Amino acid sequence: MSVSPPRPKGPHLNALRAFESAARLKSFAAAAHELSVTPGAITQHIKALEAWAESDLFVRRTRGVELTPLGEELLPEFTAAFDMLGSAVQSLRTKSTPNKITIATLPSIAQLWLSEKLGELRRIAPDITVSVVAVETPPNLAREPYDVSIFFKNGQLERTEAALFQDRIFPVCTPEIAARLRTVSDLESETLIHDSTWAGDWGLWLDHIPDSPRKGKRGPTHSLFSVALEEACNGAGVLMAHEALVLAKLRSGALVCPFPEKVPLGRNLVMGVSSRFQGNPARKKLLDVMGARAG
Amino acid sequence: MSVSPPRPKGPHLNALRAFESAARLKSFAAAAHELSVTPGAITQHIKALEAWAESDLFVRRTRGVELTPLGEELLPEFTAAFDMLGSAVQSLRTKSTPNKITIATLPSIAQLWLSEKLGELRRIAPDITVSVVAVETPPNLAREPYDVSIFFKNGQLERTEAALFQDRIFPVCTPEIAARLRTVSDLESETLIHDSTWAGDWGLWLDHIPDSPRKGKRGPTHSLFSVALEEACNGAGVLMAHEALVLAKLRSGALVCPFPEKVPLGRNLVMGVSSRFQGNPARKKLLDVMGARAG
DNA sequence: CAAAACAAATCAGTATTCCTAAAATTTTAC
DNA sequence: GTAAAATTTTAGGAATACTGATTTGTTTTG
Repeated sequence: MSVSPPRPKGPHLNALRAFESAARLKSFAAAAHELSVTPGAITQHIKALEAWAESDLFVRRTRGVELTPLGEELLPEFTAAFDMLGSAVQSLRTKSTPNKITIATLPSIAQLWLSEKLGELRRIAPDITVSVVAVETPPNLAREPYDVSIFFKNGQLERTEAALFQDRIFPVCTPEIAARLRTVSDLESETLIHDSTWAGDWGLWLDHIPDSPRKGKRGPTHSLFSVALEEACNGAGVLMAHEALVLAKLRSGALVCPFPEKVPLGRNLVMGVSSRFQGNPARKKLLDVMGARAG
Repeated sequence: MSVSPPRPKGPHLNALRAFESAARLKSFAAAAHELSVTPGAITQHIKALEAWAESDLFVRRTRGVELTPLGEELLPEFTAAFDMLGSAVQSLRTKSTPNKITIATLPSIAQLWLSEKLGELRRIAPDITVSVVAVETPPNLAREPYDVSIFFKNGQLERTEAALFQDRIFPVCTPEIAARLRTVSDLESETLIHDSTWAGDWGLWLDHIPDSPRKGKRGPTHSLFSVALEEACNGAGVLMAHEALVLAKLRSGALVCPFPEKVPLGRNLVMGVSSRFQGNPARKKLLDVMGARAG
């Protein structure tokens, strides 16, 4: 009934994005991570949106949030819309800079596996510019501005994914240390180097060895695998390695495998390719260089 | 090749919206109007987006802008995405406050035609809250947070539109003035009241009258039709009126038509209903009250 | 049962983004 | 050659978005 409250504006786009992310992930914290902001920022966006709509979209529970029926009902529409928007942005990127490829991967993979492949790629396709972004978690390629992601993944591959390398773990050390390792039990008296990203790896490997020594976390833990690797090369102890990441060191002889047992973790190093990148002429070259086995 | 420029962010959502709007309307100025900002703001968003993409999206011509092939190619994707987003927002609004209706219309229509109907609606459906927003141009119901728009429109009606009233114009004045008007030529000695929104109305009407006096813009021009109408009621002169807007005054006898000629402008007062509002239970009541003839 | 861990809310302060206003630029129209 | 139309360019200011620290209420754990 009231006349002329000047042009009621819609809700802010960022608030809508925050809602979509939080609703899809069922968590403000996860949404915060996805959008690279703090959880407080998400809270505020959602609060603003709820105020605008004059309705609650989430039920706040202690162990996180839950969607209200209203929120539940709206989520698919918003997800579809932002998927489409993300795809449009990817399209913009691919079409405006077709020779530029951005790869998201773990820091360790970037340094220890990818850099070598990139040299190859540069030889084969010098016109392609590759940027590597080191991130801790696999990005959503439909939303974030990357063309390719390379992460370890178990389970079924999507149509846009290709397996690059089976993930197997085994101990590695310098030849000097290897010389005094006859049986697995000898590890009890050695320093075991750990990586915080794959904290359980020693346990997993030992589980596969009969008569294995009791698992105890002796030895240092590094947050960067490349540092742990460097330490191992310096003779600081025995490192539980992922095959893909130590190929170069084994080849050069800097490290050796003291035991023959290689434990497959049932997952692969997987390369995901943005759907927007499917038509890109550089795609095949990239797949070839990476040695993709499918996709 | 460079490692770790921390998480490249996508372009800002507002910039994308500015691009979509400007590209669709082929004009920065029009986009600025649609988004209720200044043209400078649009320029900046587009510039930022072009910088992000490292490509031009528009060719700047003197007489406005033109899309580059790249921009042309991308527009449909962005339009589809923002349509979907707009629709999701409408959905949020309708579902969270189903008894709240926001109507966008011209100030004059709001005051002179709508207010009466709203009284009726309040009697029939007291649970419905109606907000009226007076705007100068018809909103895009797929994007802006309105449920209903009421504007004059010529041409074909969409499926979501309904004609309410034929737009006819004719002079009106107080009975006192009418008494001294025998023929149309007598208007030459009268003050003609104009409305800036419909500046050509006197000309249009006179064109339909044989032997009409030469068109000359004698008399005051008001920017609000309601003011012009008030002036006419006060005996300030003869006003060229739109039928829908003077019904009440004619009924009360405050004004009369000195001449029988009513000129139809070939357009209607049209009510547009947001597609999101289609399932709303209040919709039918609203259509009934407004006296919709189709849709 | 207390302590630690979680997940989100709150709030003040700050950074960034967004926008405006006014003047400048550029080319077309009369 | 002056005016008009459309966009650009600034600088500065307003609005928005985000952070960091703290708080709350609960759940899990020791």
